[in-house]
Order: sequence, then C-alpha cells, then structure tokens
Amino acid sequence: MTFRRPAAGRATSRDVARAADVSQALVSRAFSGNGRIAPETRERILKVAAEIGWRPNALAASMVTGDAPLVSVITTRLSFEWRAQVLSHLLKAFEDWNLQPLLFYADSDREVDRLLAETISWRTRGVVVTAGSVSRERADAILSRGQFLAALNRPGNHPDAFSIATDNPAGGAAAAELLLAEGRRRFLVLAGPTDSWASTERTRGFAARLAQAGLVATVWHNTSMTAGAGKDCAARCLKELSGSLPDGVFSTNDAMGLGFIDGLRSSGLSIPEDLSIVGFDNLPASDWTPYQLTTFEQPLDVMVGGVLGHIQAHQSDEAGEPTACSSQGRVGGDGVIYCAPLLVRRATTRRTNNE
Amino acid sequence: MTFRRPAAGRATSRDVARAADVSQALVSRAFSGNGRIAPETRERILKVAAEIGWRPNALAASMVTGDAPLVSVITTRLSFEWRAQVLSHLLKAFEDWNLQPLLFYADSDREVDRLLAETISWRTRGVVVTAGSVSRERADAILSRGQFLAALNRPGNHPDAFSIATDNPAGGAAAAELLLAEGRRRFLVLAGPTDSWASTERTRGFAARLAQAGLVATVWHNTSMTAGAGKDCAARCLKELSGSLPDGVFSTNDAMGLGFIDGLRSSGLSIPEDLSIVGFDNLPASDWTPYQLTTFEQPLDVMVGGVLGHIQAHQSDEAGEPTACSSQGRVGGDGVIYCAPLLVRRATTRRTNNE
DNA sequence: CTGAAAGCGCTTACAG
DNA sequence: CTGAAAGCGCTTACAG
Repeated sequence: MTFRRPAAGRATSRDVARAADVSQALVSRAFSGNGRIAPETRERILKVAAEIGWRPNALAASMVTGDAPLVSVITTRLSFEWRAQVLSHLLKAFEDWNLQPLLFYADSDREVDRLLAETISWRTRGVVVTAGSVSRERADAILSRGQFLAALNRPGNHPDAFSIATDNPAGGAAAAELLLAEGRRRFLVLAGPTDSWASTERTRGFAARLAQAGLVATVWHNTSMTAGAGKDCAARCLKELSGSLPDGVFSTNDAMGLGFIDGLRSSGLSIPEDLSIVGFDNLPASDWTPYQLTTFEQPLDVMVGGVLGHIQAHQSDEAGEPTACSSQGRVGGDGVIYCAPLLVRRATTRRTNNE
Repeated sequence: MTFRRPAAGRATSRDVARAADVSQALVSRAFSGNGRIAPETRERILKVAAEIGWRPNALAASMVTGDAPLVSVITTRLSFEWRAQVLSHLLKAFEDWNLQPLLFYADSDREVDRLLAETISWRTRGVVVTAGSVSRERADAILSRGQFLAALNRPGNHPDAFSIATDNPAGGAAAAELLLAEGRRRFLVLAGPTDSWASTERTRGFAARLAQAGLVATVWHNTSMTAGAGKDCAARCLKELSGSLPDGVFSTNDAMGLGFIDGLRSSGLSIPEDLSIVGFDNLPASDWTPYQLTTFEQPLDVMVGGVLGHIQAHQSDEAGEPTACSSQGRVGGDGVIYCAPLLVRRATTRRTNNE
C-alpha cells in the first residue's frame, strides 16, 4: 500500500485512517476510548498515528463536543510572590486534571475588565481572577454562560461567584493586638498605594483595633510596596518623627518591613527594645538571620484549595448548588470567604506575658 | 419581531443574525472586519451581539482558518525568580500581539517531553520552553509542523530551533577571574544538584578558569539551591574546613550565597577581608544592607527580546530564514545564543588594583 | 452590500 | 466491531 504522507502540520485523522486502512471514525475511537474498537485495530492506528506524528486536533474536538478542557486565568506581574506561588499551585492542579490554562495577562488592573470579556471568545470552563476587580455585569455575563468565576484575594461581586481571600482586616487587627499587648502606644503604618485592596484592608483592621483602645496610628502610603520604599520610610521616620519615634510599626507587607529594618540599622535603635515591627506575607527573607521579622502568612494553600474545590464542584455538578461553604473561613457580607492569616512570631516583637 | 433569546452560553452567530435580521455571514463580517459590510449594518449587529453577550467562538474560527492565535508555553515552579520575571515579560508581549498563551506546567523536568507532545493537540503557532530539555526527535516533530520552537536558558537541540541562554560558563569564568585578581587561592563552589544545567555550567566555567592558573576548587553540591542550603554549607565549612578555610567562594546562585553569608555571621570572619563571595542572579535581596553581594545578573531582557524577535520573524515569514543572528551574543557550537551575564560589584568582593 | 453554501477536523449517534 | 453521515460554529470564496 502506497500513499503520499501529508506534511505533518497538515495531517488529519483522515490521513491516519487512510494509512491504517480504516475509517476515519475508528481513528477517533482509537484515541478517545469512546465507542467499541478491536484492540488490534486500536494498536495499529496508534502506531500509524505516532509515525505520522498526528494527534487529535483539540480545537476541532472541542467544537464537536461543545466543551473545551480549557480554563481562563487572569493574572498580572508574577514577581509578586503570592501570585507566582498561587499560580504554581493552580497550574499544577490543572495539569493533573487535564485542564489547559489559557493565560490572560493584565498589564494594569484597568485592563482586567477587557480581558474578562475576551475570555468569552474561548468558551473555557470558567475563569480564575487573580488581578484587578470584577464588575457585577461582567460576573453576570460569565456566570450566565454556565462558566464558573473564581476570584482569588478579591471580591467576586456576584452571589454565584466563588471568592476567597486572606482576612486582611483580621490580620491588621491581630497586628494591633500584638503591639498593644506589648504596651506599644505610638503607631506607624507602612501602607501601600490607596488603591491596593490588601494594604487598605490591613490598615483598616489595624486602625479599627487601635480605635477600640482609643489610639490612632500615623499612616504612610507608598507608591510601590518594595524594600526600597520601606527603607525610605525609615529615613523619613528618623528625620520627621525624631521627637517622638513610633514604638510599634505595622508594615502592610514584608518587603517594606525588611527595608524599614535596614533603614534603621545605623540609627542605634534596637528592635524590639525600642520599637517592634510586624509585617505581612512571610517572605522567605523574613526568616533570614538579619531580619527575623514577625509577620502574618497568607493561607495560600487554603485559598487555592478553595478555588480548586469550587472548580471541581462546578465540573461534577453543572446544576451548581451554592458551593460557598464556610469551612475555609468566615463568609463576609460581600460573599467573600475570608481565611485568617497565620501569625509567625519572630524577633522583631517581644514575647508578651500571657504566653 | 419576537424570538426566544437563547441561553447566553449557547448563543451562536446564527442567533445574533436572527436577532439583527441579517444573514449569519454578515455577523462574521461585522466582527472580523473582513469582507464588505455597510457601516450601519455593522453597528446594528455589534449592538445586538453585545445585548446577547455573544462573541465569535475563537475555537470555531481557528478551525476554519486553520490558524489559532495560540502559543504554548512550557514552564515549571514560578517561585524561581528568573522564570516568573521572564514569563511576565513574555505574557505581556503576547497580550500586545493578540496571542493567547496556553500554559503547560511541568511538575518535574521529566514531564517536559510529554508536555511537548501534548502541545501538538492544540495546533498552536509554536512553543516556548522554559523548563526541562528538548529532545532532537521532539524538536523535529514540532518544527516539521511549521511551528516555532524557542528554548529559553536551555539548548534547542535542533538547527531550526531558536535557543538563547545566559552564558553561564563565561559567568563562572568571570567569577574566577575576579577572585584570582583579588589574590584568592583557596576556592569553594556552592553548587546545585548535578542535573542543574545552569549550576553545572557555571561551575564548569569557574573550574576551567582556575585550571588555567593551575588551581582547583572544592565543589559542594546541594539538592536545593536555597538560602537554607547555603547556610548549612557555611556551618559545614566552619567545621570541616576550619584548618584551611576557603578565601574565595563562588555560589552558583544568590540564594545560597546569601544563606552562606548568614551562616558566617557569628563566626567572626569578615567579608571581604577574610574571604570573598560571588553569587549569580542578582536577586533584589542581594542589594540589601546586610548582604551587598557581588553577583552576576542574567540578561533576561535580552533573552526575552530574542525569543520575541524569533516569534515575530516566524509570524511574518513562514518560509523561515534561519533567524539565529548572533547580535545578542556568541553562538555556541550547540546553536545556542549565549548572552553574557552582567557583573554587579558590591561589597562581598574587594576592589582590585586595575580599577 | 448581502446571502447561500461549502468546508475546517473532528465526535457521535445510527446502521450494519 | 466497523463505517457512512450528520453536525459542532464559524469563515470565506462565490453569486447575486
């Protein structure tokens, strides 16, 4: 039997069928495992296909079945530790489930809405959002198609969306609690830009707890939440607040906190004798010898687990009972499941009496 | 005119056509911009489609045109700084070019070959590999389909593949050069696992340069290239080599180098008086006050630029002149474009005379 | 400028 | 166990 082998890039199931001397339908069955096929026939087809270098065209298959094994993921700068970590976990799970992630990269949060709209073109099973925010209309558009919508560390803004986030206000409050228990009274918050949801919520929780004690904190906003910004804050602190230095510092992320510590090194101030510092994120560096920063760790595993659970529930049950069970944390009035961050005590705070 | 609006998830161009009272073909033209269509008609169709929440099904469109605007990206743990950074750049460029990245996550390097095979199912324009290695056969299979194959920081193993990498041996040699110029004579290399291409190449370049001076280095391999591993090496160093401590340490990545510095803090040894340390990667932390690590920075922008250039060339010219121009670096015998890393001098090495 | 029709590469009832 | 045929939702010549 002779035949012109087509260029691999153009080969179709029909070419494989011809080469294996079977019908095109059998080729499909050989690969999908659906429908009856004699074991020998299957073997032969698989062998021929391998020679030609052919695999079923997933695009075409998805069209027929009306269901592509794709999931949209909206993300942005991966240099933010938590996002890279979260994404690694998500991607690994998708790989295990034979779901192919289609990435949508938002250069700025403003682009997220447009990307959310673009996801629709690909008829994916749903979308995981790890950047920007989701409008009610957009959420509606996605959910009404039967897709899932999972928002990580941000509100889903829709009763049927799944949304899970670090309980930032609780973390902020716990930071305040800790510093108050140490007897601290002059507070400084190293915050991020005012449009950073996480930083704002952490600051809010911190301030609220202080307010209960009739105290207030100075809040410094930084454009970027980097170590450099934290270091600059330390310099500013020594200059502007030299009359009454803060004795309790809450940095809404670790990077700024680490920089702040560095900025204080030549000042003669000692930590935690003169002042305590609490961060947020538990970066690897926070555990390094020169820092030993007390901080809060985001329960990323719990959050990723929640998202994966929701996706799984969506897959197995399109009818879709409301999946937002509160087992992972408290459910806020906004429908977000809030997971408590974990306090990691190190050397930038004192041990208090009741421990 | 009345009609049952279909569930959004199931709406097709036909439904939009019906609602706008035009043929289905016109709906396609309204969105694609191909073919003639009256501006008013187009407006109307767009409006109706927006109401229904319909967008062309990219899967179906790709089938017809035989060309999906997709590109496969093979990656792995994003916590490795360089990969997250590189991926951010790549994804942003794809977004700008209206290419949709399909991610393939390799939990271990051994899975990469399987993932490479899986990319074929999606008929993407090509594949970018940032993990594991590419076999000659697999490269052949991909390239013969007319797809591009771009390997980042690893060999492409095929004359038609594009491959660009940090010149690790040159970096290792430069590290040796630096330490030799300082008059160092007893060398220790903090290396990674033996199957880490980058670490091995860096070590090789380092050793080769030393050999020229008739010197050798002790090489310690670590399972994971973390700060913790580096710290352990310092302890081991103080214990096992106390008789003749190394005076020149080359850490094949910064993380281990930083940990090594931490491990030495209580030893009384001072850097760079007693010993010099050179790292690789230029992590943000390497510039922090307690470290100030001299290191080499990978030319990631150049490398990403090279990959993007190759993809662009592939898009505009399927005929495919060999794109591997050496403007970005030296071309190795393996066809890899090697880009020199950038030395960043800080305080863990001495200033030498000839500067 | 618009529409009817063919066809992209598959999967899946339906016959045999 | 196997094959012929319909059809997934589009795009694109081809007529009109």
